[in-house]
Amino acid sequence: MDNAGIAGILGHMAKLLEFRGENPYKIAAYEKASRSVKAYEKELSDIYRRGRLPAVPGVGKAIKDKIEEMLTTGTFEEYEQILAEIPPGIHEIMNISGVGPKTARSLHERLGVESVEDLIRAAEEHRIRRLPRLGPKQEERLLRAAKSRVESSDFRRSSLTAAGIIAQQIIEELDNSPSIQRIAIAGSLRRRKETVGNIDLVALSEEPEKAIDSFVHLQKAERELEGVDDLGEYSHAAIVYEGNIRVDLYVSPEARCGPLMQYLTGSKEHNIRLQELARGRGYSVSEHGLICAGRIPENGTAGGGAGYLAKENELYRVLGLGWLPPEIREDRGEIEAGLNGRVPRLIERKDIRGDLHVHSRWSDGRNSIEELAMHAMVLGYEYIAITDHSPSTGIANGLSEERLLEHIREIEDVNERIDGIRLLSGTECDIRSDGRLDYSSELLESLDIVVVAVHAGLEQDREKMTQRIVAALENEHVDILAHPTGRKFGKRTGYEVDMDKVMQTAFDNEKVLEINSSPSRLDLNDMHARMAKEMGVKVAIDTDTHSLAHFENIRYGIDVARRAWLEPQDVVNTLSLKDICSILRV
DNA sequence: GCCGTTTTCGGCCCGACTGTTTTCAGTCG
Repeated sequence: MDNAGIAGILGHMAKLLEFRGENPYKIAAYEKASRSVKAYEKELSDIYRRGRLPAVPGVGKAIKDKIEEMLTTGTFEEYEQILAEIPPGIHEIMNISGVGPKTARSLHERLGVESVEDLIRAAEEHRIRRLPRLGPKQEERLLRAAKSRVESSDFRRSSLTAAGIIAQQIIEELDNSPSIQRIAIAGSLRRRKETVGNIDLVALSEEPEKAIDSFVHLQKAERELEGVDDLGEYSHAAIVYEGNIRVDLYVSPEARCGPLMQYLTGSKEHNIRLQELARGRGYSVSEHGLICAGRIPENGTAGGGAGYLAKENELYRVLGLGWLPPEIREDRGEIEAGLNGRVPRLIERKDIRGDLHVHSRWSDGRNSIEELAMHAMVLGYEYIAITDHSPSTGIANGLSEERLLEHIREIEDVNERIDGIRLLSGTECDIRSDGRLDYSSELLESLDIVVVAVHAGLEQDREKMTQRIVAALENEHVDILAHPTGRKFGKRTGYEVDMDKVMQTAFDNEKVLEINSSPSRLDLNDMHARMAKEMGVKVAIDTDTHSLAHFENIRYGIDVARRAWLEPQDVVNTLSLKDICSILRV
């Protein structure tokens, strides 16, 4: 169990204690311990394996014992007891944005609400507005939040990150199977969609039965799904894998894997357009390949029968489309672009030259500025911006004006000591509820880069929120708007905001919008990022790093950018140090 | 439950924002 896992349980414990109305200082102690473990620079499990747990601030005798218990058993007794006492639906209710432990408790005690469905009923019957401190406005808000919660849980989709990790596990295990020559990811995971409903895999094998057998007996396969639709002569099986995710495996002989990969990669909309195009040219295209009245298409490679193409790219080439990267196969104009030879040269990891949103230990990051610099240098970056929090984000140890000045001095100091990378002094400055910023203009001017973001007051109405963000973007010192919609997976859909207006303001004032690469955010999303490109607004792909490992999240931001058709010139952190300094005027 | 140059008990404790209030409780990052 890693620090994040321990911190997660401690934090949940605090919530449960609060629900039960325990001593507030005890609750605060668990919260503090949770934050402290999360921010601790070394993995506690590593240290514990070698001996004793170190002294962690805010962790005393009692919680230390519980951490040891967690490291041994994965949980602790008191937590399990309290979990068992509280109805399971309560946890979900507390996850609804705007409902904390106190509200959940009041709903439970006074109205008998034990599930999200109960909550919806209570709201519809106007019983919630009669509770203390909850009026009609809150009731309406809770109803909306609860309903969106139910809708999103109908199709329990996995995050791209989780699905990617599982797919990798399965591939590694199946690679050892002698009956399988190669195995590849298809479906929405290959298109790098932000959530996926299932994982589609294609295995290359001349012994399909054996391949399927290895698949359904994977170590973490929970059960095989019966009665799944088959796909012509391709062998196919579906399983439920650990973590309740469906995985499909299709087996193909080498000669036909191209069309199968193409078909299974989709999207469905893309395939429909592709079929239309093929029909217009006298072909038909399906999972069996490109067929022209039973004969092999021109330039095609003959496979196991009439008209089979072994390779996916040949299929696209024969149709006159060139190569279409999987990320853009959504029927959002890629067919036309292919026909006109205007397929974008999508951004790649190697194009990224720096990261403009990084937190250090000065606020809520885990590492020192120097550690961040050294690590970024190893990644081959030319620059990173150190953007710690401003005072409004007090819980994240936001920097007072005095501390920000010291912060700037330390950055200068590290810049002088270390060659090979340039640190930009910055801030992730809060946009207050009225649109004013957390620091004075003089102070903002003394920074190399100003990233602004909304962290509190997320429930403002659309007009107010839009005005708030617009005001910030009109500030001459601001450079980048971070996580522009504020969404968090599994938590909230993002605040109400007029994106058209935000983007227009960004364009008019030459401001940059962020694609936040954190797997829990991915904000801007692909549609918004595409909209930015079309409106001529530049984008920064940043990681919002809070510990060294987070730098790697850049790949998820790049996935979003590629799905949005972004090319290197659309993204500011592909610029060289010299050019980025020139647009930042530093 | 944590902590201690006031050290084994008694104080501790983020600040902004909102909706509900008429001075504040609850939520959030």
